[in-house]
Amino acid sequence: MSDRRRPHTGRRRNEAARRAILDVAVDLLARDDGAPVTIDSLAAAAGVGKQTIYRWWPSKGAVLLEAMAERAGADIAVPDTGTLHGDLEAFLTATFRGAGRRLTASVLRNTMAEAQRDPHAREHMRTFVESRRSVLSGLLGRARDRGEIAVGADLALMVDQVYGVLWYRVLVGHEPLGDAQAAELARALSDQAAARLGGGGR
Amino acid sequence: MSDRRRPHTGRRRNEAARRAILDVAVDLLARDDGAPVTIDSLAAAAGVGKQTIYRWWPSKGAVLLEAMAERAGADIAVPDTGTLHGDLEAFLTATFRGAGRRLTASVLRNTMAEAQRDPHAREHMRTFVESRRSVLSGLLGRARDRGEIAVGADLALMVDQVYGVLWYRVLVGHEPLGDAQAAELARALSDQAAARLGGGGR
DNA sequence: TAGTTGTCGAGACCTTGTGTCTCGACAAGT
DNA sequence: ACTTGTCGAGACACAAGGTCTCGACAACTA
Repeated sequence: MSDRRRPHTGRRRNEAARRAILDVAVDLLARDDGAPVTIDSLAAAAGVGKQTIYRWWPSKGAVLLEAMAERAGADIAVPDTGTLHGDLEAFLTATFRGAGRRLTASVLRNTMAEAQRDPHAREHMRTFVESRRSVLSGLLGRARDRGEIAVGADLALMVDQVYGVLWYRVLVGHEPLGDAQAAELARALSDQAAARLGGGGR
Repeated sequence: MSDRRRPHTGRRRNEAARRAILDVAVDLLARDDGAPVTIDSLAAAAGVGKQTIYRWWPSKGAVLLEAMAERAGADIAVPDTGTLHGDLEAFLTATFRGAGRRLTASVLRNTMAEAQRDPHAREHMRTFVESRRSVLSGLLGRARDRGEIAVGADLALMVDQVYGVLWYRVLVGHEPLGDAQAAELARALSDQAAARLGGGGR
């Protein structure tokens, strides 16, 4: 039997096509003209056959989520100012500034909607969200180690107070998302942490 | 000219059909089997022709949003315990308890996704969100009048910390949403308010 | 009571979008 | 040279949103 693992033969995956697909996906998602991103437009804009997309991704949502996750938060540095408030303000400013831009917000809105329908996209979203949360969670953890946050505090909830506000405003669009809001929220969360520390618990 | 406003003639709108459509819409949205609600299934389940739906609503999303908004938050009482923390805990417990139920969460997820695609649904969502926010905003405003929240505090941001956490967890599903989380967030927000009051600003 | 108007359920129909299948061309390996 | 698997292109099947038409009939007017 030649059943043993055969070494790979045949043409390999075209990396240029992969990059073109992911890049074009972000571009199309960023158009906030309301027109949803279709597979046909994606394939056409990337100069690629539809089958090339479905050969490597299980669904449209999976492509969009991978494209989004690759970009979002790529350039958010983890600050180290020495204080909780300083770190929070720096991190939130960079994060809100990124998510608040019209085109980026459009990408986020579209992908979150996609994640509600496509199971593959949903799984990608969970992974992406977890990766972003862990960064902020680490920042808060270090503050707790420095004694700036009570040991019993619910860090996961604090993280969600940040990303909750962000996503909620991105999705509904009832309030802006910029430097002022980042500063205000950073202040609110450090106050919250300080209160729990000093007060003792009520 | 018989150009003057002619009194209405002809058969009137069937109220029973309207109710059946809205009721069935919520039922279908509540199925969290991932299957999206289709117009055909909605019409069939309501025992109604498709045209009857499109005669009264501009799009599928508009129906779904109206059905959701009619239900969500209908039984959330506005508490009056006399303290910010008491009011918050009561309100958040009721709210999180409602949104955290599997079926209700499914409705919220589906409608928020719909609101990202359908402009009519989006408008309904804005209105709905505003109505819910105003209730909580009123609660906070009364606390501020009592001197429990600083005059300069950003009430809108506090409101969004609540609904942000709620929607974020409903949409992503990475953390639960129940009494414990409501209590923790109520505590966090009252601490936040108290810190701003006493501390003065840092 | 007779006539008019507009809604009703039902379903054919058009359009758009997802995902599959097939084709000939060709690139990377043996 | 030969095999294998990817490539772009496009036909295809299928599902869903929304429009149009039909005969039935209910509510109103005269």
